[in-house]
Amino acid sequence: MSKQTEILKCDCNVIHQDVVDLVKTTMPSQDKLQELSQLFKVFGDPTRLKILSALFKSEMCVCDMATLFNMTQSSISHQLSVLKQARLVNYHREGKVVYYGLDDQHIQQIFDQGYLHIQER
Amino acid sequence: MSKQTEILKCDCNVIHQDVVDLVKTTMPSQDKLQELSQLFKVFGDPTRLKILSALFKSEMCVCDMATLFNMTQSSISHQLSVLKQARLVNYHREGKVVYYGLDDQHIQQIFDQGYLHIQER
DNA sequence: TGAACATATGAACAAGTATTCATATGATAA
DNA sequence: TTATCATATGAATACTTGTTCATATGTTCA
Repeated sequence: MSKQTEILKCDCNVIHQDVVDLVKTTMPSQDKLQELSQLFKVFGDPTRLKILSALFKSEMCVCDMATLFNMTQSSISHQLSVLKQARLVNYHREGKVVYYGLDDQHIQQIFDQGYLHIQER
Repeated sequence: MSKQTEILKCDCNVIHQDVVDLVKTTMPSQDKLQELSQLFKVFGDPTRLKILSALFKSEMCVCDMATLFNMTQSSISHQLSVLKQARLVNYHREGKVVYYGLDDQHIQQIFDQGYLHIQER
């Protein structure tokens, strides 16, 4: 609790303490910001957007996507695993082929939280 | 136009040509995807979200933000320049102090495009 | 069982990025 | 003009990330 424990990185003087205090009261938690930025980060890659955009139209297997985007199967697969971890896509296997689709439930949840919005599908 | 010019990275066989063709007709352009992912990337960092979140509440100077987030002035300044380039924030100088705020006009534009949505302000 | 094929995955590498440090710029006031 | 202060910025660094290559896994079919 001593002054020593609180090492301020900011080397400048506070200009508006009232503003700082006001804003502090309504700041989202660090966890919330982390979670939210994590989600945005997933959307922050053209390949992943491409995949999501395609899956909005139709379920697809990895091979379909690799062909459509003219990318390696491996690269698509890696990105799908990112999307899988973010629970944006799900999949079901039929023999050798794995079909990916949007995880509608979780995506709906994201929209329900109010951060994203899409016009038509 | 020869076969040689079109080198396919995908080493697997197309499973569903009909699906590929269908999806191809409705894919956003590469430019659009690039632009959109670029925007998401800006939101994909907790510090930048923190700044934006704060500015939603009140205009602030760099020093205020550095204090509030307990970060170096330099780091805040660097991130502000990213937000500036994305036209998410604007600023006006009053003497030595630079005040940052949300670029409401451009943000409104982004919302108008239908990608993002916020509940209250 | 083993060959063939779709997909997954670990390691390596190149490219991108957030922060820090040092310093520059721009403004004020003495 | 010079000192001071708020902010900006370039270089360096540590870290993250997207793709590729090689290979593993899992399934089908002969």
